[in-house]
Amino acid sequence: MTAPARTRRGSTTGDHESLRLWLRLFTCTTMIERRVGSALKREFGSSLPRFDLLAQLDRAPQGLRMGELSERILTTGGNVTWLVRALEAEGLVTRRVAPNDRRAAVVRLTAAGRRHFVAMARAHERWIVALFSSLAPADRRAMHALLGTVKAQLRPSRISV
Amino acid sequence: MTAPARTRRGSTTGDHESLRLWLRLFTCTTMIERRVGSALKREFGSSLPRFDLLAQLDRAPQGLRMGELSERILTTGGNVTWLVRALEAEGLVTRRVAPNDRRAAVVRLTAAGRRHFVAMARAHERWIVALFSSLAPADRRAMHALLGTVKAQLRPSRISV
DNA sequence: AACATTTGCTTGATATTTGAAGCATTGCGC
DNA sequence: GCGCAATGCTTCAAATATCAAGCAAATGTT
Repeated sequence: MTAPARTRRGSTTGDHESLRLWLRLFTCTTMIERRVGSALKREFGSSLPRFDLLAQLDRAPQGLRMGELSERILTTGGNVTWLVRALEAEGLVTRRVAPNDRRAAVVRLTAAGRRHFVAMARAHERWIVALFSSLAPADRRAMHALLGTVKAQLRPSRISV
Repeated sequence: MTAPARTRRGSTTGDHESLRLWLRLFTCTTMIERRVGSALKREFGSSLPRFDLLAQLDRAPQGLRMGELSERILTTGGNVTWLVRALEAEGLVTRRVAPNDRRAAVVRLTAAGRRHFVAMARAHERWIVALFSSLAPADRRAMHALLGTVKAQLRPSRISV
């Protein structure tokens, strides 16, 4: 569209390309999030954050601590406390004090939680496959790889933003 | 990692690839969102939703209606009402009744709003460029194009999720 | 013109998320 | 063991988000 910006230091890289890329990344992700989130609510009375949390627990049969959960689902500790409390009230997870550290709490899926998760996961996979069906398999792999590069750059220490 | 799943209908496409792609897309976007969001707060006392709203108005000197805003920033009407009220209280935007339709409200940037946005936009661009600096320009364009395909699939009528 | 319908927005109740502050427990250096 | 800093969580207030009504103005009937 517009000519590439020329910065003070003379780099002619179209910096706006990064902006445009981010904008599109953000838009696509948000749209998918909303789509999947409202479907989870409609069909299962759940939500994406709940699903994500259960997914982490499903992968970790020994259970996870609050802190591990908050790292993995990219949210704050306070939020995990809140989420776990809600899921506990629904009978989907249990918490107990960690055997070796009385400060820590270990969260696990209950049998009901696992059933609920499995049902959601099936539907979730169908939706995601449909939403990405317009990409050829090779394109999906390519995009996965490119995002890998971006993700590597995002490691805490790499950049100061 | 795992062998490609074979579905009931015999398609051997690794469906999990779509899931993995979505997971990574979501992770990258969320990490960037948090990074940029907290930087906006730290440096400007603002937030990503506010910035996005101002960005839309910056592009539309004639102003935008509430409904247009909510479509563009992908959020609900109620939320836009809330955001605009906050920004109005901060003197960054104005609202007035649309000339031809007394139900509608047109929102515009004030001079202060524009200054504030421009300052943020500069910093924002720097951050984004840094975060995507690990991608070669050609890769950025490739990813932009691939996301374009995904986005096209997301048009309301195209899929039933 | 009277009617119902639709459209554009606001409201209010609730849900979720964040960030900072607080508490208890651990682990370290002495 | 003691004093302290670090760690693991929770709590609280504030910011942000959703959804379902509700209201008023426009539009489309007849």
